[in-house]
Amino acid sequence: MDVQRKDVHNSDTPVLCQACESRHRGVCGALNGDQLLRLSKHSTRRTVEPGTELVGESLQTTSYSNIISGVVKLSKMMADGRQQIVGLQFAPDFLGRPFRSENGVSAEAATEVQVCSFSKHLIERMISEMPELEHKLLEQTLNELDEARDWMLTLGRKTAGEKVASFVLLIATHAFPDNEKDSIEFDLPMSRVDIADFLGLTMETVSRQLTKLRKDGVIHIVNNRHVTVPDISRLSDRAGF
Amino acid sequence: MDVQRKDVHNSDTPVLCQACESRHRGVCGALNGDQLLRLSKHSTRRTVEPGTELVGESLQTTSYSNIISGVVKLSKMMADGRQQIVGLQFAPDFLGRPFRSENGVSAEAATEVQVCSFSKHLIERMISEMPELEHKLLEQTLNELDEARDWMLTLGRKTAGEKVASFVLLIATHAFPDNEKDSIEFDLPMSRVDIADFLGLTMETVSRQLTKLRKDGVIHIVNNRHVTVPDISRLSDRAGF
DNA sequence: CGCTATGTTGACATAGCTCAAACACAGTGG
DNA sequence: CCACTGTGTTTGAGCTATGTCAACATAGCG
Repeated sequence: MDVQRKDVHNSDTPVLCQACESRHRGVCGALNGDQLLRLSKHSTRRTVEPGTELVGESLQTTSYSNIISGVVKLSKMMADGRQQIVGLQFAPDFLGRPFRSENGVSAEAATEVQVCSFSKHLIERMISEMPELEHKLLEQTLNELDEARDWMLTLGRKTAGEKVASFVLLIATHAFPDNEKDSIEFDLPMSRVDIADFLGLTMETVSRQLTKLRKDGVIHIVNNRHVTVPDISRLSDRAGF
Repeated sequence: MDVQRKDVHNSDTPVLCQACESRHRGVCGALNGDQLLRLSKHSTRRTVEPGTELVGESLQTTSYSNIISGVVKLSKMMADGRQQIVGLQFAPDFLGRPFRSENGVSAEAATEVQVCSFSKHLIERMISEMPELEHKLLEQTLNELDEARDWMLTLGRKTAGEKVASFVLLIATHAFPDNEKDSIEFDLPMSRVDIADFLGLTMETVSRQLTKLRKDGVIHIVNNRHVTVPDISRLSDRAGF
């Protein structure tokens, strides 16, 4: 567990939070120095390997987390093993289903992930005391809902080619939210199987569509995971926009 | 526009709200008599025909609504006309995307719908003043997110047969949330084309799967729209649970 | 009672799935 | 240093669920 310290003045930012993205863009942005301190006293920061389960589908959870870095995949599974990834979360997203013990999805680290976790109780009390915190949470939830609905269009109505292009585009824009250049370079945060589970396809179809994008010069596949996109707008066209 | 009246005592429930489901289960449940009165002074209630567009996909909206009765479908469309219904809303759901002028989906009455609308400004001010209201909104948004993710599993991983069964089950459980009996009877709130757009299928496939369910005795189709389900658990099995 | 909407059914086409084999590469031990 | 194994990925050859297109049936409505 991390050590917390505070400065001479009571209300300064705890060291743990100083370099944290959530401090500004995440839910913690709603907190002042004292509140941050209170929360950080009961926070633990940890780094987990890809594949680590952070939240179980029907498991009771007693803690929530902020994602500090890395990518978390949220997925659902059917009794016979069919799986669907229903969302990806990036820093500085809040992880967990407030006001309900079961969350209905399981959360697994897709890449190496750093999280900052705190007790469910504490957060829920702070939420009830601090409207700004609840407001931040509502904003994030609304954004996730928008994203979920965008993805429903992808799942229900796009072709395999459009789906794969949409996925690459999603990662590209999330990796570099405010990219100015046309060209861009990044790592795909997950395996072909995961991509298939996100797109409602099979691994083989994903692979074929990726090589199609490569052969058509829309992307370069450097190293299975590593990809460059010379012209985002061409990719965007392929995604069905 | 409806007439507002108040009783002798200032803080009684406005007549407009007295018989309203949202008063209790919806967002208005967070309001006391005075607050309700303030809101209801700027509310209008109206009934619209099936097919009426309530919110445009990229249209700026200046009002929010509560659904009093009926079913509203939320949909997205691609440039070439492909359409996906991304959610259904029932009474007493809140309709509209807070904190953003564009909402990214269009909302259309599936059945005859009664809504109670109020100005965006007023609601947003009331939200900022009243944490309970925001809390209600957060709870509804979280529920919608859960439902959206359930549906993503349906869209991405279920077969046509399972999709259609899932849809019938969804309507059955929403029409009678606390049904005790095995058997149940109701109207489908939308056409085959709409069902197809909700399930990511074609009209023809929906039709075929419905007749399959009928021939297998899982449902009875009385009148195209009107359906009876003799044994919910059999339907549930077909939906992939 | 006929007209138009909407829904059903059939015959055929095809996108994406399945199964199987080859490949690529990183790590491991000899 | 090189074979050996394991994991992930690509590619190929059929197969099947679902889409497409077109004819027909039915329901609702003037």
